[in-house]
Amino acid sequence: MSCNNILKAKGYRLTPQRRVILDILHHEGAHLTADALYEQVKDKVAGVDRSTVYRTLELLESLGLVVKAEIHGAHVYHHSEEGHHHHLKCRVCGKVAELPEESLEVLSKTLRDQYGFIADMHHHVITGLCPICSQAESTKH
Amino acid sequence: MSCNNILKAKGYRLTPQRRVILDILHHEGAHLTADALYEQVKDKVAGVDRSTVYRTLELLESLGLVVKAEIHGAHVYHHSEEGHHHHLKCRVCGKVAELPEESLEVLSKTLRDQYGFIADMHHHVITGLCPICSQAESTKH
DNA sequence: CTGGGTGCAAATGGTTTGCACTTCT
DNA sequence: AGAAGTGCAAACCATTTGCACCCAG
Repeated sequence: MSCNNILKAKGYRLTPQRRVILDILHHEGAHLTADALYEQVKDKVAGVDRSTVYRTLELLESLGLVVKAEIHGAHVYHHSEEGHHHHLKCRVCGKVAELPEESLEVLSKTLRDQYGFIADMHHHVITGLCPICSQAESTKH
Repeated sequence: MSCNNILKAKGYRLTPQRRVILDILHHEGAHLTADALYEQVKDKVAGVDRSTVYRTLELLESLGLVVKAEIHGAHVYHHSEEGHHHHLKCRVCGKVAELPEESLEVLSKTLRDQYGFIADMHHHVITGLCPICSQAESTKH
């Protein structure tokens, strides 16, 4: 079922603003900040307001159609149908590498078995040192 | 070496404000928000300003004496000598359980071996469903 | 036609900054 | 003495909210 239909099914209206926001989130592979999204929406719908973008994101998130995460200290959003994945963010150079979902499956199982905790294994951000920077770091002294 | 000495060694001054802030972070086991910390500092140093608290936290964090993390969408700080641990945060009831550092060691090793990535395995927050809520969730329908 | 959704403008809350004054060292 | 640190007030920035109008169903 498309997002549009999900919205309708739950009794929400499908306004031009929402259509455009969903559309952008669909086609934009990257993780957008609310502001970046607003900038794009502005070009397609004259006169949109930031508050509409925020309100829509909040709605979509509550419906599980959009995932909110934090990268670089900023909030980013992306469509939830994208393959789930995680990030390895380098504390030094700031580069972000992707990590397939499976990598955390062992952990997920451990938490479930030992603690009865069902972890949301979506879109984790793990900070640390990337290969390049860790090498630089260790040869420094 | 005590925090006080670390500050001095790096050429920073040891003011009453800083002394009190360090003291509170030392004795307070919990994770404090900047505001909660400010409230406590206020009682011991008349006329402190929030900005001083923020500036001090920034300094201490940059020296690695204090760790900043995000829980419940709020920024929290704690003294970095506390045993490293992680959190399991329930998305439904909001309760936070602690998780010993070792639990993530397998993951840490995997990342190092497969990606050459040295993860900062300090103070992670994993969101999901706690045993109680996950049970409630599954019996709901 | 009617209530959900929007734009607007103003408020919010947490954090940062410029500046003159104070205080460690 | 002199730079580092502070308090104060104002600025900031992302996000939220109240309200009157508007349009999707």
